[in-house]
Amino acid sequence: MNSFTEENYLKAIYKLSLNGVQGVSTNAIAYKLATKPSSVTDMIKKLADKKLVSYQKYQGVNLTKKGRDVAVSIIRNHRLWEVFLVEKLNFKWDEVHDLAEELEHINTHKLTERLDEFLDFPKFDPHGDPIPDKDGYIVQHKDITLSDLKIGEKAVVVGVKEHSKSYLNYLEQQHLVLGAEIIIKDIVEFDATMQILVNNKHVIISNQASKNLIVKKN
Amino acid sequence: MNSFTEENYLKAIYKLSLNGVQGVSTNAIAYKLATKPSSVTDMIKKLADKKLVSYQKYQGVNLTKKGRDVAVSIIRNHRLWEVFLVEKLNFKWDEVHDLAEELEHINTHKLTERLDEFLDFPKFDPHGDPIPDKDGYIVQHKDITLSDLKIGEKAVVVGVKEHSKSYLNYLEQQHLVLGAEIIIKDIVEFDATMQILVNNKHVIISNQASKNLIVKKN
DNA sequence: TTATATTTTTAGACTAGTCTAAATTTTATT
DNA sequence: AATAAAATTTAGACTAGTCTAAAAATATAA
Ligand SMILES: [Mn+2]
Ligand SMILES: [Mn+2]
Ligand SMILES: [Mn+2]
Ligand SMILES: [Mn+2]
Repeated sequence: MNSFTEENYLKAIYKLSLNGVQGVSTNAIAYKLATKPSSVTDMIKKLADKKLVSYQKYQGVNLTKKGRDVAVSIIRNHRLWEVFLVEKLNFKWDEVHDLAEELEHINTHKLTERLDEFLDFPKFDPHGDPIPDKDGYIVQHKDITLSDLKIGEKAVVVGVKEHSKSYLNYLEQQHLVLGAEIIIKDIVEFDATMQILVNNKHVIISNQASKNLIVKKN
Repeated sequence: MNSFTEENYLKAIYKLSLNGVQGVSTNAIAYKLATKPSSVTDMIKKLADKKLVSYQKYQGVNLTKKGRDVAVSIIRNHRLWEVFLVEKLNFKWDEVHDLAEELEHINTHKLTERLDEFLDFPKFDPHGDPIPDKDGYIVQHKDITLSDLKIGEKAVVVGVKEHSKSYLNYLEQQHLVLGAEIIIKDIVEFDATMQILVNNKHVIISNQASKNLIVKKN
């Protein structure tokens, strides 16, 4: 089968492909995995040998069907475990990512499907990210962020684009959890800082923060 | 921290120490881990450098306090995950060991304690093996096996000494699950084959099988 | 108690994954 | 189109863990 390392490369390539990029660059992968471009080149060659990616020197890399299937299945595991940790073991949404990074590699079909069933087939993880179904089908978020809204508009929080502990923790303190209802009261022209109502409470939020919060208009 | 490999060596040494052996041999470890004695020697040196074992050339190896703590905590994880898989995800007792071998290495204090709580602090795993408490305290089974019993004696199944899929599967077919009540009806003198009543059903069981079944007399 | 068998260790080689430094290719800029 | 800059690949080295074959130490037996 595939090593943890190979799986992490496939996942990284998958995520980098989502921005519609054709041919994921060596540097981008290296940055995402906090490794060096030369290491990435070595690994790409191995993945190409295993028919998990297609690759021509200097031209970037693309997942094959086989490679995409592996990546999506890892992501499915990751997000199901995050649901488990939050729903069943009472972890907070800013605590689960690192654990899920390890659990995701226990990639056994039966375990995944039993877990899915135990959790009652959740559609989204604790950060609002969609969980691929068992056939690998996955709905991608439309990325409307809080920063796209105008004064007077209303919306609901449905996800985050940034998953760092500090960001998630900050959001929770501002009551900006999944499902929170928002009304835009004012926007500072200079730096796009927003004054909003979150479940009827006044909150001030920077552009840095608002552009990473995914919302659904209503 | 420690690698998966190091943890597996510590666990193997721990288990081999349980038979009261003073100084676990290189060959025994190699056999248990299905590796070569020369590999074991290399690893022992590394574990000794990390103060996880004490070791003198040719004299066998012993766990230090530190090494024992790691081993017991891995075993605690392993057994808690086995309980989870059986109790919550409806796996059978012959299906969980290999998955637990992987899950046990996600050795994060908070996860272990939350899982323990979620499972309502179980004392034994699905094979009757005792689960160490959070301070590493562990009760060892007294090894009274079915094969120790005489005609007419009564007992209850409390565990197994052999964990192979085929053995566990066979036991289940003979209704010899944890808690099953046994009465010894007859013993063949030649090969110690037993004729027993299991929850009032007649069962014939070989010595090979009966000497791996841990029971409590009553 | 010397010879033989067994166990354990050492020496040297191999794979996976990583790194630095240097070479090559592609892209951007004059 | 020539040159500079950036991205990518190659070359060679390193670590963790493993192996085979040979040497050394210990245990067993004549
Ligand atoms: Mn995550
Ligand atoms: Mn998530
Ligand atoms: Mn087990
Ligand atoms: Mn068990």
